Amino acid sequence: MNTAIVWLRRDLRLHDQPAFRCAAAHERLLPLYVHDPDGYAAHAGEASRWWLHHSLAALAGRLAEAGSRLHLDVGDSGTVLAGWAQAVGAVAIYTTYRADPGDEAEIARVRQHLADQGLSLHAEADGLLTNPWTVRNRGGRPYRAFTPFWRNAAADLSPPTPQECPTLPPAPESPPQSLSLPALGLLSPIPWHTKLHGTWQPGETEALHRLAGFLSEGIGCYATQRDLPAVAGTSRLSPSLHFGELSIRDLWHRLSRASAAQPEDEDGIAAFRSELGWREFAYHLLAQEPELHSRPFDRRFEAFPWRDDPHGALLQAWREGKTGIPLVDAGMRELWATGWMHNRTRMVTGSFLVKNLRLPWQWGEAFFRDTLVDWDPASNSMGWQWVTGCGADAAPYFRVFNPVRQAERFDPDGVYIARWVPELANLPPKHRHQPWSASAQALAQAGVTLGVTYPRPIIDLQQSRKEALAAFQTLG
DNA sequence: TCACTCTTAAA
DNA sequence: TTAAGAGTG
Repeated sequence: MNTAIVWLRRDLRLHDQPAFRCAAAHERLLPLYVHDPDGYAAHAGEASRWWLHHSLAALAGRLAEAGSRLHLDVGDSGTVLAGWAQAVGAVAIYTTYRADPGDEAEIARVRQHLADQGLSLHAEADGLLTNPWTVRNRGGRPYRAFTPFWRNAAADLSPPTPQECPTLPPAPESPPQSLSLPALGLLSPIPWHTKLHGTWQPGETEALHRLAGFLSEGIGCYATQRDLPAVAGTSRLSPSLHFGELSIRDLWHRLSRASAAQPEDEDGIAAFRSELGWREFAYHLLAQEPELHSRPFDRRFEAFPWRDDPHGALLQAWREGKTGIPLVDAGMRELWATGWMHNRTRMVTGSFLVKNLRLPWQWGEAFFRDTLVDWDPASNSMGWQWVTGCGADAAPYFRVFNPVRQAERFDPDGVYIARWVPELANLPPKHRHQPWSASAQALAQAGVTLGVTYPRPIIDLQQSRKEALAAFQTLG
């Protein structure tokens, strides 16, 4: 019997899935997910693992509908795959990989281990539109700035035509017992994550739903609404793209079709394509700097004089959304409640941590990694380096977001602040942006007592901004 | 290939 | 305000 294994990774879908497509020619097919505590999941945070758990549950359902069955196991990927291959008599293993340094190293390790057992591993690149290793500027060097990267090297893409899932061969007749999903241990024993069900439903079917809704209703307003944190103006596709519940090639083709069929949406489509471009650019940077999550792209920043936070009080106030700066607190509380934060407030809360609190950007990176359902090794690292000013981008270091000014511009009616910082909801909008400058009477009328019902600012915005600029000057 | 100018940018 | 990268000769 000619049997193959599909080793599922960050490709948890059936449509346009290269591993299933390549493996479909075999007579028997065993879909297998291996939780390797020392592999990819070792870096993923709790929110991301929550998504993974439920995405696997959804995939198991999809495979059952397709007459197949998802199998689960735990352990070293190479060892586990070799064991299953032997047990079911598989002659080949098919999978996909992201073209990033960590994933390619893992694939190489497993391929070697399998080769030693006489097994072949077929791994198809997936999840990206560009090859982050080969994109080069005219001088033959990798790009260090987004705009030329996207305009000159990557905007004009023609990914291969997406393919529907072929008919899946049946599973082997008596495969070894699969572990149960809970036995993978992806979920934290502290059930903080149950609240995430109120916002998200992981899995391919729901991702395709979100995508269809976004293309028919969201994308027309995307260019104008995506910057407003109070509005549901973004695609919310990031976690699905991270886990491959959506095919990036299929998404790109859908955008081309939308562009032809909905010319009035062209601004939004162009803006959304550009955001996908940032995702590609992040992987381009990660290919240049495998330690992107910890090592500043601009090496001068290794000597940056960060503030002492001996008792961790500043970091803790930031994490809990108790800084006394309403837009910062709103963002951090949205993150805590939903596992997601609007892009605008990611920049604002990031700038506040790094510039005003002057705490290491790596601390912020680690917290977002643990709490974001859409955490991604490339995007998260790039974002933090960008906001710090130590990344590969032309943004000057002296750009310090003013969280009050940001709130006035992007949450003018204070709707987002009122939603996530309800203790300020009775203040008029202009005071919601900076309650410390409201009169005693206005505060009393709204039931706000600074320092009691809502914190006073833990840091002076003007003073800390000056100190940050002085600290940046020392880098020369 | 170099030295130069010009354009542009997650404020 | 700085710097990447395209364009030019």
